This record gives sequence, C-alpha cells and structure tokens, in this order.
Amino acid sequence: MTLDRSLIAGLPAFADLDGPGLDAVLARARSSRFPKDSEVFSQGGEAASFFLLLAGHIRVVRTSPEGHQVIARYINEGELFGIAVAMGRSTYPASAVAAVDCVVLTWPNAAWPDLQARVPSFAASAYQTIGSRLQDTQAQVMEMSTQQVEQRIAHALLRIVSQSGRKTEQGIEVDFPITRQDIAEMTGTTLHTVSRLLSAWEDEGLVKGGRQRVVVTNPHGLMVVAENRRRK
Amino acid sequence: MTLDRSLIAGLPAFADLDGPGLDAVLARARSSRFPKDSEVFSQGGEAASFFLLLAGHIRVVRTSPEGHQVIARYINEGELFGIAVAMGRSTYPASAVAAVDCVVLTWPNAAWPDLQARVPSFAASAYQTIGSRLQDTQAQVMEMSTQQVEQRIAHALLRIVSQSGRKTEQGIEVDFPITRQDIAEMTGTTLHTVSRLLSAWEDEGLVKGGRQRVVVTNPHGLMVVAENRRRK
DNA sequence: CGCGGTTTTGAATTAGTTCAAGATTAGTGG
DNA sequence: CCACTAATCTTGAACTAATTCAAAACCGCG
Repeated sequence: MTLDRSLIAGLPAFADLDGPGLDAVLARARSSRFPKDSEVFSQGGEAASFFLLLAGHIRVVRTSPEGHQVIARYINEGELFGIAVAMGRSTYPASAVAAVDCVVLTWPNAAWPDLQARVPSFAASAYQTIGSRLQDTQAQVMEMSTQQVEQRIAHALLRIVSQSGRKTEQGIEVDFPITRQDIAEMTGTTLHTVSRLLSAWEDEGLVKGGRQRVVVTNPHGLMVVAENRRRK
Repeated sequence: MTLDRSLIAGLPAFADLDGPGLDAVLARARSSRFPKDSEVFSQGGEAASFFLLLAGHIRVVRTSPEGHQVIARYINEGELFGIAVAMGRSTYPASAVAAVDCVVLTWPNAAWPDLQARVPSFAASAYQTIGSRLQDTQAQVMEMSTQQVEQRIAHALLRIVSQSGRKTEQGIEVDFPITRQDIAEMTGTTLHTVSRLLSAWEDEGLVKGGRQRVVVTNPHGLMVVAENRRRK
C-alpha cells in the first residue's frame, strides 16, 4: 500500500513540492512505529537509511568512549534526522531513541541520489536542516564557553518549550518525559545542579517541576534569568 | 585571465573532477590576496560569496552579543569555507580572519546552483565539508561536557599540529602565530589557565612555548595527557 | 505495598577563574 | 642603535561556582 500525500504535505520540508513531487518522495518511503525507549538507529552503526519523524519526540544521544552521555538534540514532528547520507557519511555519529511512542518515515539511502536529482527541493531542505544543526551546535559551544550553568539551563529550557512545548493552564509544559539527568546531559552539568536550580526557580514562581515533568510558568521571568539580567 | 587548473587539481575537494570539470569550476572563480589580520567576511554580513583557501591559514571567529569571542576553527589550505549558500543561509554566522597572509579563491553565490547542477562532485564535497564540521563541533560539545580543561587543551593542541603542523628539529610546530588567548578561545577557558598548563608541560618536556608560538616536542606524551592516562 | 528510578538537599571539596603584578618580547620611531 | 611602547606571557594568591559525596525522601508502577 502507498502512503498518503496528506502525511507530509503540510511539512516545511516539502513546502514547495506539488502533488506528483510528493508522491515521488513517498514512493520510496515506508512508515513504521517505534515504541518509547526503542532505538531508531545506533551510534557507530552502518547508516543504511534516513528518516523523518511523523509523530512523537526523538532524543539524539552521543556516548563517549568512557561512557559519558550527551544529548545532542531533540527531534520534533516533521523534522528529518539520521541524514548521514547527505553528509557523505557511512555510519551514524549518534543514537536516536524514541522519547515517547513514535511514528517514523524511513527511506533507504539508495533512494537518495535519485531523490536528490528528481526532487531537488527535498534535498535542499535536507541540506538546510544540516546547516541549521551546525548553527545550533556552534551556538551551544559558544554558550558553554561564555555563559554559566544557570543561564545555560534557562536557555535550554526555553528552547525546549518553544520547540516542543504544550500549553496548559499552568504555563508551557515540555511535551515529553524529561528527567533532571536529561537536562544535565543537554547542558553539560550534573543532575544535582539542575535539581537545585529548578527548585530555586520553583520558589520564585518561574517553573513548576514534577517527576519527568517541567512546566515553565513564567517564560518572561525565565528569559530574564537566561539573559542574566536579574537582581539577585 | 583564467586561473590555471593546477591550482586546485590536487585538492581532495576536486578529487574526482576531470580537466573540463576543473575548468568549469574555475571559470566562475577569482583569486585574491588577504593580508594578515584582514577579514575575508564578517559575522552577520550578507553572504554573497563562498571561498576556498589556496594558501595561508584562516581563523573563524564568533562573537557573542556581550562581546565574548570564540574561535570556531582554523581553515587550512585546500579547504572550502564561508559556504553559507550550501546551507541555505543568507548571512555569515561567523567572521573569517587571515591568521597570516592568505590567497583565497572566491565564487559568487550566484554561481552555486549552476555549479551544483553541472559539477555535482564539487557540490558533494561542499556538503561533506559541512557534515564533517558538524561532526567536529558536536565532538567539541562532548569534550566540553565531559573532559576537564587540561585534556581539552591537550586535544586542541594535538588537533592543531596534526592539521596545521610544521616539522622542525625540535618537534611539530603550529604553522601560524597563535597566542595563549587564542588557545583559550578555542577551548572555552582563560589565557591564565592555558599559560599555566603550557608552562607545566614545558617543564615536563612535552611542549616548547614562545611568543605566539607552540612546538609539540613529545606528541605521544601529550597524547597521554589528553587521554588522562598520566600518573600525576 | 514494596521496589527501582527519580528527585531533593546538605556539606565538603576542588578545578578553574579572577584579581593583581611583574617579566618578557617585538616592534617603532627618534 | 637604543629607548620606549604595546602586546604577550608568567606566576602568586584569593575566591567561587559547580562538582562530588552522602543520605534521605519521593513517586509511580507492577
């Protein structure tokens, strides 16, 4: 059975594709489900496919030789990921883990040259994705070099809720389970420091915590913390 | 006057181009000289061109809103840089400064779509360049999250001399002027810490310092430091 | 209702920064 | 050729942000 255009018609990656173009892209893809905590692909593994997240949230994790984990990013609905083929790489540089149950479109790498030639705007959007990831990663290096932990965590939280936030009556809530440890691994710090800061912010009414939950109740106030403009 | 094929024939970026292919690429380029400390392009500026370094060394620098500087990387001979166009960006995300007198090939961005279509292996090498920069930058985030300053500086030094080292009778020397401050801005630390560590390493016979000079006299020993395998 | 994963919080420790001052070096112009 | 200037580098001492160590409390699920 063939996948339906409506799956991807609304996504920015396919903004300037017409009906036939969409069909051409979908013809080579298959859709599959990944339960929470399962791996879509694994660091160091042979890169055989590239992916697009239709539903859910995916955590991209790098593990160092010594066993340290770092969360490189979260993938949101509608984003391409695992596009090693577009960078001329043959292995995945990180692992992708479903943060919740996910639905994923998968293309075999073999389809890439053909797609690139016949649907150039699709390829262009892949390159743009890579470019903006490079931007983000460089911005992160800059943050880690110049800002201190409190600002980094505040920025990270604001980024998460702006990209993967869900409005509730209390404020904006992170749309997937996230532990203090996860936040630590995103910001290069320890879960202890994250916990302390979240507790402090909760006392100030900026956020509301819970088990694997964070709600930003006062985004503007948190912004002030992130910019280090606060009188202590 | 037209540029000669021999300028670029040996470069990895053009490995699988034949004579006519090389000419097609060169037809749109012009060559120019940048004196030491001059800017090839400027952070935030309109991205009008992309570049290839023929001779010299270039420092890619990002400046934060608060005025902090971070050295994102050094560009070596034969490398593409400023390829914002390949990422679909319209401004440069960093500045590029000549670390020594440089010779640079410049293409107008307008030539990109055409080159991409007619010389796909050239485009592919640009995408690969971006991919490996993303890799490097993510590796740097990982380092900054998990390693301590001493290891980071040792790694950075080894990376520099392996990419831009010049053999001397003393050891391998960094091939361009580099200050303690520069090293600090590459590793997210302060010039004081860098100076202290270089002094200590000099006492151990691992490196030899000088004004804007670093020579690695014992690469293997420095490797031991980088891997944190040393008995203190 | 007990167990594993998560979170919180105090206290001790430390790596690295910040502050301060001086020493060294290369270049400049008289 | 030499004094002078500006940049770079070095080193000590005080300080502090964040980690590490340790222990307990807290959930939520089976």
